[in-house]
Amino acid sequence: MQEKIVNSLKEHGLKATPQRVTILSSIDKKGHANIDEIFNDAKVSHPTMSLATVYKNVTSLVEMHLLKELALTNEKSKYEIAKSPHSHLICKKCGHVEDIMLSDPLAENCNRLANSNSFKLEEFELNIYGICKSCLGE
Amino acid sequence: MQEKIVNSLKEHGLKATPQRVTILSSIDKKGHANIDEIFNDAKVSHPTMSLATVYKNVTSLVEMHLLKELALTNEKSKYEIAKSPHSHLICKKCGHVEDIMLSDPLAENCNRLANSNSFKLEEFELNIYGICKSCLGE
DNA sequence: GTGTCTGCAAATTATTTGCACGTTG
DNA sequence: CAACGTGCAAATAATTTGCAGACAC
Repeated sequence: MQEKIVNSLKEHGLKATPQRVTILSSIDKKGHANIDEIFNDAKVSHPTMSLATVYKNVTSLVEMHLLKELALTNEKSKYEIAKSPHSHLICKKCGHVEDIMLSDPLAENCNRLANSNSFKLEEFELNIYGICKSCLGE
Repeated sequence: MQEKIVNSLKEHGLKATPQRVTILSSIDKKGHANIDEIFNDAKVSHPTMSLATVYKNVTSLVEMHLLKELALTNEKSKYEIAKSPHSHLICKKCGHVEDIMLSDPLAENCNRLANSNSFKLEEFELNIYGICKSCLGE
């Protein structure tokens, strides 16, 4: 698993330092995390990690398309491992973010929307805000 | 026009101060603006306006649902006058944000996505990133 | 008149930077 | 060993707060 991360870093032209591996595996485990969550998580396995290192690395990992930023209403951006397009269910109560697959018709719809406005679509994001299953159950 | 803004403020239980009217009409004219843009714009007609006042007011206007925050990837949040649901074309080159109507099938699609995940949808946002018409023409 | 709002300055929080040293490839 | 990355401390930027005076209603 670490192996995979190390390879991924190298493929993207970044050195595989323990700090980077820690950051990536933390995000991978959590699914989505903001800077503070990454930092606190990383400190457990790597106590000397500095916050500046987290900032610098998250920035370069985003630039190298290994991470993706998820800008959120009312809270700090979260980061996720870059993977195939999907959409998000964001719980307004607990803040949990859940990935969901989006349907082809929906993607098609977005393409049409962009086209009919002479806009060159590069990517789109669909974020659904509300209350998650587990918060509903309480 | 100012009249409308004044009424809107009062209806939402906020005092209609000149600062607030200025902030709202600036956003209304621009369509979408971030804190700095609002501040710089407001200073023209109201030179003594302080940045803290902009922050405080934008916060309360969002709380009172008169404004809506638009969280963006890679740039500061922009604010828009709250109005019926719509989606956004966001230009990665010039930063311009354009509102577009979303189709019923698309909204229906989102409802279904949420339902099938036992998620209580409150609202959703569809942001399309790419290059706008005018930047394409250059 | 009174409670809310403003402007200012100071406090806090968030992010970036410079640099000496350590590590990866 | 060369380039790149780290940790620390200091610098900047962004946002919030406290408070005294001003204004809306």
